[in-house]
Amino acid sequence: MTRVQAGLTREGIVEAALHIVDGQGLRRLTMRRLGDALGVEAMAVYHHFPRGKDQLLDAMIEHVAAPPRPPAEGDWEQRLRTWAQAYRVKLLEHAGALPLLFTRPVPEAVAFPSLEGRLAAFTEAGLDEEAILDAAHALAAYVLGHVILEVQAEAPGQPPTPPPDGRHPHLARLRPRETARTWDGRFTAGLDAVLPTR
Amino acid sequence: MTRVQAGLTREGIVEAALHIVDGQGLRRLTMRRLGDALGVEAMAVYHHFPRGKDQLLDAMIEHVAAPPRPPAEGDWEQRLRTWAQAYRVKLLEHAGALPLLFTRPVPEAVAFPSLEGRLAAFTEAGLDEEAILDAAHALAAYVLGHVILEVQAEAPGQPPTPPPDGRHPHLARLRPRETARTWDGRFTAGLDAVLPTR
DNA sequence: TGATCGTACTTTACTATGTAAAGGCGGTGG
DNA sequence: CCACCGCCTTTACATAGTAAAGTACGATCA
Repeated sequence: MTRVQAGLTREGIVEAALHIVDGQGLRRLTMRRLGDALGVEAMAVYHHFPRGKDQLLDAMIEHVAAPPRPPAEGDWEQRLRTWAQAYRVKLLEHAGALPLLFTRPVPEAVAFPSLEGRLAAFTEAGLDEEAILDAAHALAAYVLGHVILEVQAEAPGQPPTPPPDGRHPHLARLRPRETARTWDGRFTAGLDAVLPTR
Repeated sequence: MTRVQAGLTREGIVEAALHIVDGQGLRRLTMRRLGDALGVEAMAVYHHFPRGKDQLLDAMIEHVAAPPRPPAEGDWEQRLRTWAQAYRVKLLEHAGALPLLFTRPVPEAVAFPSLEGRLAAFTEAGLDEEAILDAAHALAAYVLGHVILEVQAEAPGQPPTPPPDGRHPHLARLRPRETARTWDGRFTAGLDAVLPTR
């Protein structure tokens, strides 16, 4: 039996793991399944992630939720809008892995380059120091929260709800418009509110 | 052996489960541990949640993430601020259960009374129909996203990061102010941005 | 060339977990 | 007194993470 070096790498393992999560959900990401996907025994992964599955999940969230850097071109508002849209898209690419966001923080070192760019943009907007920090926080929170709502809505398993009746007049009035609204439209409209007015 | 009726109820089971999650984390919520906490065998839970752990988790998120109803008193802005603060506090009470937010939506029927109240407030603010929906979405997203950030920051295990250096001048300048900012202060400041200007 | 050794994997084995299936026990209505 | 039902227990099994020890391959050095 010629034993071939499988040539595992941390990156390759993380990508295979994300592929499983995307296709079958976090629940079904197991060391054995991951090994199978890589053509290797489960325990082989421990050579690259000695702390086991926990460390693997750390690496996954770092890959999935690392905020991108804002573009260098454009005025501050355009750069922030582009950043927000890019981060939203990136997060949605691996929606199945996002529960990890509540479990483990993205390492600061990974977030810093992105944050620096956002702070620069808000500085250009002419805000004072406190306002810069608050605006950056509001924007990041909005993007993350939007993604929660979009993921929830896109997921299956929402039991059909009886249409809002007389006890919920506002809801009843607005419901058709609400179901017609795209997630993209909602996201952009929310950005208008969250970004400082010029 | 006198076998005593344990008198389990769905509510009691959910509360015991949340108690375990609060104290030991989602990972350590197991059917056996839950049984022990209730003075019962693991399988007893299945009588009340026939679909098993999955159904239990559904019930937990419904309990933890059901948005409160805005107060009836006060002007629209005050009601929305109070609502946002209350929801934030409620979510943080069971931060350990929040990863479930990405897995399962809060049933619409549970969210409707709260949403109705928020829509009423935004209507009072004088927005047109589309703007009402967008503002409600932005507010909800902001609260949820803020909670992600607050939970992440409050959790242990953030590896100590070298202070930002010359490559991150804005970060370096703003860092002291950032670490001094309270989460409450940040949250409130973000609300100012997200709520429509009168 | 052959001995030595570290790296990258495999084997084996153990404990924990979710849950199907079937069993038992006490109370209730006939 | 008996049959039934609601609530819980017992038993059993497939699957999970992972510790510990084993094995093969290539590089390094004598």
